[in-house]
Amino acid sequence: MAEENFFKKVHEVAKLIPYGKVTSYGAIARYLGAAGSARMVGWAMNKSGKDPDIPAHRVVNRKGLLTGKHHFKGTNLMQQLLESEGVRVIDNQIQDMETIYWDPTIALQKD
DNA sequence: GGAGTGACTCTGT
DNA sequence: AACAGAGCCACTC
Repeated sequence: MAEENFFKKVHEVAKLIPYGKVTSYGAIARYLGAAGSARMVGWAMNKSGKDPDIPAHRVVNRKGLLTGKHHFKGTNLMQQLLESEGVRVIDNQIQDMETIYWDPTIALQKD
């Protein structure tokens, strides 16, 4: 059966995040119809560790802060990955967050 | 089956 | 405007 778990959907959306772009947990959660489960999104990303295809480093909180960087293998691996994509990150916080912000609700909006 | 946890977000003061 | 507290839902023990 198709695992339509919430956690699975998060992975799909995360994979849809374009290069050099970032989004927030709430944006993904809301896109999935679980706006109140923003925490679950981040938690689902934790499981995404089994799926390297999921750019969890492109997912940050509403403030553009790399809250989940502590969960990465390296200490500042998440920041390095973002910077590697052209994202300006200082002190675990994205600078041009508004510019590189990618909202699935808008980008993946259905017609 | 109940209680606890969590990479968040919003609202109120 | 900044800080504090509650809410939220899905998953694990």
